[in-house]
Amino acid sequence: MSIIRKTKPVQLILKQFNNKGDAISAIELIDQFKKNMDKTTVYRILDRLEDADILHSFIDQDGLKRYAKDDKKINSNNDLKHHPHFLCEDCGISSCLPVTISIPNIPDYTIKRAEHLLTGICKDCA
Amino acid sequence: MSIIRKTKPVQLILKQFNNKGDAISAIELIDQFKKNMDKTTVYRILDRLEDADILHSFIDQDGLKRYAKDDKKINSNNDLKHHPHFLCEDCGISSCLPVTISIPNIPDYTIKRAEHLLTGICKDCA
DNA sequence: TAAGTAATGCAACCAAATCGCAATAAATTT
DNA sequence: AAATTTATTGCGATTTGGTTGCATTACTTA
Repeated sequence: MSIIRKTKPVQLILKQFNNKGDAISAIELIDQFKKNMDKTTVYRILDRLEDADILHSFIDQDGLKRYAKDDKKINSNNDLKHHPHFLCEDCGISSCLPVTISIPNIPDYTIKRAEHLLTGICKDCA
Repeated sequence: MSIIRKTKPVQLILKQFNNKGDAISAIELIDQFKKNMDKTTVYRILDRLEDADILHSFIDQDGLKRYAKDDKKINSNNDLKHHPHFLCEDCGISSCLPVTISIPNIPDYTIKRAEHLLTGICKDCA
């Protein structure tokens, strides 16, 4: 694994994830930073940050990959408990919910990863 | 809601879903039936079958929409219990798992839909 | 079997994402 | 601090999954 260089584009994107705790898609970042960097750069930075476990990603209801800061504390116990991602139908905001979901044990299947995507209305839009 | 006509393309696709209980993506069907029908036809048939609640869909780890026969019995109780979809890393097969997952109640959020995607190794590949 | 309308095929189009490659800029070494 | 190494960037071209408009075809039902 290679070191991630602290280039200007990388810093800009990292700052973005520190500011808002929500999950951000590549296109949102591309749009936001169209003055500052190329779209390929955005994609590649996100890839690297995910590789380095600084971000984690999930696929939202539209099939778009969304990234968020990896808080780490969630995957700590090796038990199959995971936190769901939430996507508001109304305002489109998405976030990591601070609850855990347990998966029943399923015979004959080895579960390595789990993604839970909840869709509905967030508190601000209710 | 309009009636779905039993055209040859529709029958071919329906047979496919009856044969394998797995979740199939549009590209798989397009490839399989490239001699028999146009890709737009595949997309439109899938749309219609989903509208008619004959199929249901979810987005897989690659952002691809996958369709499966709607067994109906699962969503019956209006309670927030859902069944997860499983995707095998090895053979790529995907299926609906016959277990239910409960979602803890989350204050201030109205959950309308939930998608659970489990990734791992299926029994045949173990 | 004729009329009405749903469904198909085709070509053009679109958006998200990827690739190759030359140019640039961090980090390291001397 | 300059030189070297190597990660990173920008740009253009390309790929891929999916959509749209429209003329044509083929179910259905009366």
